[in-house]
Amino acid sequence: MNLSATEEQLMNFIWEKGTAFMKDILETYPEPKPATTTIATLLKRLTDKGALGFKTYGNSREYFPLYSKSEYFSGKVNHLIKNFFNDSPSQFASFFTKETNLSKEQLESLKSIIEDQIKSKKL
Amino acid sequence: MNLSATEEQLMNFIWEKGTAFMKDILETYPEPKPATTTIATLLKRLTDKGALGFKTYGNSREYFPLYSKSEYFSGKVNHLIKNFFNDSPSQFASFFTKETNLSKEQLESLKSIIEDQIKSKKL
DNA sequence: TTATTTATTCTACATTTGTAGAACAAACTC
DNA sequence: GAGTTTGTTCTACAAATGTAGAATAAATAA
Repeated sequence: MNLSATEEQLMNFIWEKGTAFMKDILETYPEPKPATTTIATLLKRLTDKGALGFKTYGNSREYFPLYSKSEYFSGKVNHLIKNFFNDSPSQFASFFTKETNLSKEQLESLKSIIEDQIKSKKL
Repeated sequence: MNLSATEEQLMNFIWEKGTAFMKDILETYPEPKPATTTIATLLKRLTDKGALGFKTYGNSREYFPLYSKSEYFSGKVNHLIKNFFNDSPSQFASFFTKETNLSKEQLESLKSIIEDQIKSKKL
């Protein structure tokens, strides 16, 4: 469940797209594109560590995630809060809203998301 | 400005404490404690990469951070949002409030933090 | 059906990360 | 002042990471 920086980037593309072939992946990289074998290595490592599965079609494979982006980032954010924000989600939230320089509109929309969450807790 | 996992942990201690000597650092690690030289290596690497400074006292040094915890995590969170949450802080916030399982009280307190931020934007 | 393209595996190698021994010097203990 | 402790530098080494060549096999284009 732990990904390196380049693996994370590759996973993100597959998470967004749902499934992907080598071909699709290569397309997303800007020039100078990495060697095909570089991507192949990453895909193999991700498969070995249980992050990706695949379905074979002829000489190529359709890769798909074995866990979701939410599951992954949930772990990451929780780790962050636990280890660096005193195990306090509110402390983190407060830090976050200050540091990300949200516009008034974004803050308003965030406020209503939170109001919804509060409502759903009441049920 | 980029720290590895163990470096991050060490920095966090120094951020919390303000400044620290080797001695203080070693104390924080649970048994089995790492070798002194292990910590020394980390301190040297952090010094080399501009994360720590120090003041010499006899044979030892008082280390201090050259940038704050906020600065560091601000970078991290912004990177996270930019690369994995579609450059949308609200998207991230929404994800965050759902995934961290905040209590009603925490949500209420978060709401008031946001209301304060909204107010301060109005000025 | 032969040449070309595409995807995969295997091997390789430099860099970064995690961990620590050897050697040494300053400081503290008797 | 000799022995022990503490902190540093230098060296080392395994594992993880980023990157890719060589070889090969399947698919495709001419």
